[in-house]
Amino acid sequence: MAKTREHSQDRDSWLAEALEMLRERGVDHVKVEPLAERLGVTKGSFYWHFKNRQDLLRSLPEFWARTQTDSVLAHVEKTTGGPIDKMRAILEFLAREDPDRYDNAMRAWAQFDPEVAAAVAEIDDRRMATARILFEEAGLSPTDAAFRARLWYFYDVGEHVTRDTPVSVDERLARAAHRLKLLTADLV
Amino acid sequence: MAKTREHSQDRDSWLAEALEMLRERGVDHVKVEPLAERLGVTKGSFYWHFKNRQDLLRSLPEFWARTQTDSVLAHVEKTTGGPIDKMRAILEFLAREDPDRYDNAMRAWAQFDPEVAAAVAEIDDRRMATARILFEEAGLSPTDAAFRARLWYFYDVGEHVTRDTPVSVDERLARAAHRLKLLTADLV
DNA sequence: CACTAACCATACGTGGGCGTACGGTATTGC
DNA sequence: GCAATACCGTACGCCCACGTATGGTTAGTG
Repeated sequence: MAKTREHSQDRDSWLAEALEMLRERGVDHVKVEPLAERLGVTKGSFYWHFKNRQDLLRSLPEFWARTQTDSVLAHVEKTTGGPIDKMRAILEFLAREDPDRYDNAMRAWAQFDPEVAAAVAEIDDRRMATARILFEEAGLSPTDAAFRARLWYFYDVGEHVTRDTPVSVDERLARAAHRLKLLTADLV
Repeated sequence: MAKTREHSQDRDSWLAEALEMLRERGVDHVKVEPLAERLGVTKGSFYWHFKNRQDLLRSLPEFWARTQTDSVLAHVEKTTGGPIDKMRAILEFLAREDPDRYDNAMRAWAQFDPEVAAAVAEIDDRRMATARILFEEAGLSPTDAAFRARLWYFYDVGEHVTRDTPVSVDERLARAAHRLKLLTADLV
């Protein structure tokens, strides 16, 4: 059986290692030689798969979106019930998830690179859009739903971005319940 | 007149330039030789005022807190009225302020340095504490006030950290009013 | 069995940034 | 007026990482 891999797997393994390095130490530490050492190969491999370091960095946001985005959004699709039920499902999913994701690293990077900022902003918009739709389904006007979605989503961002000490799952679940109650108190 | 400067002004000018560089390009770009070029001096000056690069970096959070913290908190002190009036005062102050502060850069840095994370967390705690006290004064229980303060503050963080395209002052003021109304609707 | 393509190793030149050694100047205390 | 101190310039050696050149190895193909 001939393996017809259009996208080489090894290119992705470089990207995955780069994303990991990005999370651990930031953009300016995703350098090709340290990465090569981690992967147990040499630079020769890298410069086969990539034109140069810039090529790697410019491919990272797409890789991040491709591998990290669909988890939550796909989870919303297959939950049943009304909008508030779906919100609860999202919150509980996020509360149980590993909080140490790549979002923070991407935001940190986006601070200093407009292209990355655009990529992250697109993800933010997509996530807020789903929240906005749910609030509209729950009866809010488009304007109110849009703002409520911002308040909803920014809490997530704040939780992640200000976290220096880890928090237990139970605590996160309690906060999620509190948040849901407060943000949907006036809705059906 | 003998100038008895306990803290040399030139050390602060290095720190200020470092903070500026931190905001523009991130930690890994605050390097002594580029900084020296910006200041119009040479490394000789730097290694007089600082032991090494680490010394500079470890002094930065304190400098940031010293020069950036007291603006808002001092502003709250001298506003009169009830707790909700004070909240409104804070929101309008922040809405009018230059949104391009150093907070984002510090958060980005804090991602990869525990000491910096601790410094930023302390500032976060101080800001949330003032909000918590105001909510308590407005009649909430300690627990509810604490969570409400989180929701309050995280909106700020989200606004700053997700901003890639600038927003007008009027828009920010409108959002501030909306936020105040939503977060104090059930209070006196 | 030769030929090719995919993939990786090795070796090299280059540049930027760190830290040190040391020398120069200017201001201030005695 | 002289010496000490504060402050800055210059020059050097070092390391790390980039990118290139080139050669080696393996798997598939005719």
